[in-house]
Amino acid sequence: MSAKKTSLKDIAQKAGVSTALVSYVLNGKEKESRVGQEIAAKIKEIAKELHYQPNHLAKSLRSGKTHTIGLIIADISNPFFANIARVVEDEAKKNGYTVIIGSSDENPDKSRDLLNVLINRQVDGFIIVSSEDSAEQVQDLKAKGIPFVLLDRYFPDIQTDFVSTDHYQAAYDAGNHLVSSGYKRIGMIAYKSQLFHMQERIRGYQDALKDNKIPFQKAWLKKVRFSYIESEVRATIDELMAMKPPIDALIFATYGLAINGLKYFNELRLRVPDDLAIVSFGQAEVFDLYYCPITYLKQPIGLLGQTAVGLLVNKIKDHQKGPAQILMKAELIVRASSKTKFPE
Amino acid sequence: MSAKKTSLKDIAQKAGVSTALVSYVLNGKEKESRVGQEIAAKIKEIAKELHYQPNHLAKSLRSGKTHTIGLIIADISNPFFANIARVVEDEAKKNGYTVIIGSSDENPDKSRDLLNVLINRQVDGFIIVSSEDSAEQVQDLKAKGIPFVLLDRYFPDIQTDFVSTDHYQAAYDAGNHLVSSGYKRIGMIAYKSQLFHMQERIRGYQDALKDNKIPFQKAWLKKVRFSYIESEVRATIDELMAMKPPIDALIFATYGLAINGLKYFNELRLRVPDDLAIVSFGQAEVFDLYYCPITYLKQPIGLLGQTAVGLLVNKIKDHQKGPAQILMKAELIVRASSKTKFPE
DNA sequence: AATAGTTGCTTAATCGTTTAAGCAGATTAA
DNA sequence: TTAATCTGCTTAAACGATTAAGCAACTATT
Repeated sequence: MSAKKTSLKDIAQKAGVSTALVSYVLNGKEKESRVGQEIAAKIKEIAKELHYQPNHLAKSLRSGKTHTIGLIIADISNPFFANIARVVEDEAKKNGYTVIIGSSDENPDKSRDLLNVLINRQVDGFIIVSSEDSAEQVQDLKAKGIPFVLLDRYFPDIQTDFVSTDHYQAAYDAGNHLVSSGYKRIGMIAYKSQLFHMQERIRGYQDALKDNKIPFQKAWLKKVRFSYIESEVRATIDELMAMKPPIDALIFATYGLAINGLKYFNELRLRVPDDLAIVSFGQAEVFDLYYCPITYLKQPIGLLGQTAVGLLVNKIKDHQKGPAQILMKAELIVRASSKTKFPE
Repeated sequence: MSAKKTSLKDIAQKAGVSTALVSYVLNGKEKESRVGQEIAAKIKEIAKELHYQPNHLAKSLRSGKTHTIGLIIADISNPFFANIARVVEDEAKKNGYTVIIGSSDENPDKSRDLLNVLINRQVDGFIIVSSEDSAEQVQDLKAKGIPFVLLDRYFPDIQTDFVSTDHYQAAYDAGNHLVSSGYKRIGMIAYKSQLFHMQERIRGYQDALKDNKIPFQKAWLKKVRFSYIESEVRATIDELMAMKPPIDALIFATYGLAINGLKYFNELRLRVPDDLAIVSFGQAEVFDLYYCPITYLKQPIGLLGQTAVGLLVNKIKDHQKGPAQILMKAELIVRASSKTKFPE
């Protein structure tokens, strides 16, 4: 059976000293606490011999720090977020933190729930990919003085730390690229959402058209609801292709939209890029494997995650510091799905 | 700033009683502990008023239970495992447990590391998707008396609880299906691995051929190393197609292998299923989106995860109970990639 | 009236750490 | 010589909960 865990007391007893001394030595405070060299060495040896592992619970209870980070992501089945999770976990570990991941599934109730559970578990701070209608939750965290960093999505009206892609610029680049590749009637399918990053993607797309002297047509921009993604993506594609003339290029504002759209293209036997050029946000194996590889916006996942952890750890360690707000550039990876159009 | 958390003491003070009484009331032990009705009501009210939330650390330190489960998966970037993680998380929450996820990335060192970190964090038990060379770690857990359940992969030589797909049967079904669809020269690309589930997949494939009176050819079975997956998948496909005659159908033993294989097919301009029929393990959007939807083995992810959590929670709660060993059936989802072969 | 039993509460130990404070004895300074 | 300082250790409180044990003050029993 499990040989009972060794505690400070066990070591203290075996060494014939008090637990205080053992604690000092094992925390490297020998100097400040004026511990004798001999006994220090002895303590260390005994600790090793007994395979001493400190009890995190006790430590945390005493110190108020758990060395645990709560990561709340919007949707773990999205590979972008799954990869974010992996990066955050790795980086946190390097900094001596453990991560507890929760997926809010784009649902504010679930998100609040998770937040509460994790606050209750005394996490030292949060990294959050916010979901719809969660601005209030962010305000709450702020009010409670709990350290957190927003990742990928942020609220322009709330002063917070955040690390995000420049969604506006990314969408602008996408639109611009399609125009320079000869496309003239460029649509976008986005989510119906108040979230700022979505607004920015839409704005970037519109500005790209404008700056290229292509008058934006309202019917080119479609917004679908997250919960009805499958049916609504189909319906909007039908609409976009039924226009006279139909669009000749389409930007998907997220990975999920692209998946549903591409599936429907296959059903319709629409050919990419001849019938319709494509650029998409998100990144995944799918984009490589599609019969016509998809041009996409590559977000700097590794850097995003690492920076967020770095920021958070700093915030946890010394409370001062003004808010850090970091925008990173997405890289447009050009593939066959947006190849230069053969003049009509 | 953060209104200091309320503790039992605060409530006790405000109610003018001892913390013991408060504890009894708030844990529903009013009856056993003979607490007066009036004071009980008062305590409850004050607790609500002060938004009392018990401190998990203190509770855990005292009770030795953290209500936390460690989930160690082999590779979080694999959507199969990502989904497992989601299911486990949800189910655990329903049972009042929090999950800490770690990805071992198929690396035994990382796996041991994770195990240690989480043991140290006093998780109550583990759900583990074992990686290569981790049998010893499983033995250790057993020896230490820490409750755990193996998920999806298990060791036939070690008596443990596990919940797994019947990998043998799944592979057998795949092979059988290809034969009945008219394919005669059926290859398999698998991992070079000691892990039992991989052995079983290989055995199932071989037995399917045998039972259908197709003599198995050694050159049809290729094993690649996880760390060199990209180059080795390409090399083995070259070999398989260079045979005289080449194979006419191929089973991918995992999702990762399929991704790499399909990518290479695109490069080679091999057509599925005309040049080569495909069945794959794993499941993902990719299989829907490929120009020719891929026949795959659908593992009962939800049930696997839920059962594992259920088993573990039971084990944690009452230590006795003999090992539960559960095998579930994968469903073969037939798509165009394995459609009946036009007679040669 | 004496005893036993019940009711309603408190006390204090405990889980495993950390750390301020204090106490001898040795050394140095004046 | 006496005080001040240094050295090496111990004591004990604290973090926030749980819970066995005990103590009054009643009520019921004989």
